[in-house]
Amino acid sequence: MINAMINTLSLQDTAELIREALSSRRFIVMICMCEAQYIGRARSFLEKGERLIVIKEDTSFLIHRPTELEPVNWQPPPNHISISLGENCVILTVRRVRKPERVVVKIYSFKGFFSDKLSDNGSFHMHLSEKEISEILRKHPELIEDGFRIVSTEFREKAGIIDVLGVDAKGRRTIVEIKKDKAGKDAVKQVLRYVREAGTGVRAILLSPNITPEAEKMLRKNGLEFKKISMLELSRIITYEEHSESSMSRFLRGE
Amino acid sequence: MINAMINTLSLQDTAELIREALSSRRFIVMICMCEAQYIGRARSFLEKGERLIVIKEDTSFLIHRPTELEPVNWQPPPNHISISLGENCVILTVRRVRKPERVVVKIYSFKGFFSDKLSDNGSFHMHLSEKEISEILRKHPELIEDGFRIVSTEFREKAGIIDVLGVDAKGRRTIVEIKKDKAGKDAVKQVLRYVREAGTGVRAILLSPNITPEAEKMLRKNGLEFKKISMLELSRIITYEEHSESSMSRFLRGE
DNA sequence: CGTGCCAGGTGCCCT
DNA sequence: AGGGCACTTGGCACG
Repeated sequence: MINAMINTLSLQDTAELIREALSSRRFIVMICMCEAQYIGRARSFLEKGERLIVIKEDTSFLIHRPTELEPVNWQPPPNHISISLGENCVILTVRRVRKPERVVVKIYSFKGFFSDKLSDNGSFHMHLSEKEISEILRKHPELIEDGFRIVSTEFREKAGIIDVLGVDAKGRRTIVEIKKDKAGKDAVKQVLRYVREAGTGVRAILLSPNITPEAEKMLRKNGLEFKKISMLELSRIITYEEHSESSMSRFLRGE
Repeated sequence: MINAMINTLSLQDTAELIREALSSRRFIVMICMCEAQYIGRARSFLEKGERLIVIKEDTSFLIHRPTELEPVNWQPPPNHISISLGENCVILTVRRVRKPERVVVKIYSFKGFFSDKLSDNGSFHMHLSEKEISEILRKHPELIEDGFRIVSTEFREKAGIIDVLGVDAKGRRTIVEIKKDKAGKDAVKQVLRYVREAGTGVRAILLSPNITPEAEKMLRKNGLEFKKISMLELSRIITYEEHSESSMSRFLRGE
């Protein structure tokens, strides 16, 4: 599993170790001196240095430098990964299956090596994504406006996909666009596209926790409306409706 | 550095080990049973399971599951990271400095632990980015068209930033937009914005290795032009002009 | 800080 | 495959 002595192995044995980990689809972590080349949509070359290399159980591939959030090289799965021997190094070739892209890595020495099957059955829940917000609004249309009635969500129009389509208390057709972050000019443009296609007599509301000044100006100029929604309030609704004892609420209580 | 025996340590000692690695700004890799919660622009909760946790020297933070390219949780640097003790677990709290976001991780046991300073001075070179293409064109305007003369690149207009502004052989003002991948409708829209702002009598050329049928239709309808450029050809020009013996060319020759 | 735009963006869903 | 769009998008440059 963990092999701190990997540098005492011959290149052949090291290659065999990696090959075996790959064939049994284990999760592989290597901290090593390496150099890497990418050829695909663009080209890149990374000179020698110490990095973290990760090969996941589904062949996802990542090279991380000692700083910066983003990987310096990567390959989305599925990949075909092969091992060979070079001059004083093990050569890792990672080819994407669905696209003509490859990363070739030369590994010269190791500072750390790990390979094992990881058991991860825990589920992941994301809250307050735009999709979830629109689901909440579907259940609670009064949060948009009193007397609001939702006709459809994710409605496919030529101009794009309208988040929420409904009728207000006075019977006017209304388009609602949700933005979970601060709405910018692009959000307003998006709404404008829908309104122009929908024709006259259609209301449009941009629903978001905040809006930039420029975006609000553009919005007013075009007769659109803005309504602030509190994400905190929405999250309370979620919590309230989660009657079942979730592991999240246990976590929050510190159990 | 590598500690395969971390599970024999007490929680207090484990916490101290991590705390020390953090304070000396080492690169930390943990393969561990954990559960994680994110609160910020959205909220998420990740139930117990085995994952890879990475803390980089600049406090970049990542949690990776055994499959999928993208991390399940992350925090871009800079972060403030603190350690405390919970029930049967070590609690890691990662707070972003510039935004109100945090990830809280409860770690229950370890399968692997690594912490060390990594030495990575190798430089990284990316070729054929849009910027680099525009630089090549600046040196070789004949690749756009015979007799083409470039006036400016990255020109800031109200409608946006024009990649290349120039004059063709017949003296007409011409806008050139570069797309390094297949050009879609959005690329055409971008060019249209520039042309409409520039007024009449202005040519516009979309330069890209390929174009989608829909985008080409829209382009023709609006009197714009499309010119195919071969990325391979451009890459040959780069290679030719790199007279200095780069580590990339050595790599390519297999040395 | 907002605005624009690129990225080897990735991922998801739909036609 | 192509379109449309969200993403805790991240990242950069500029006013």
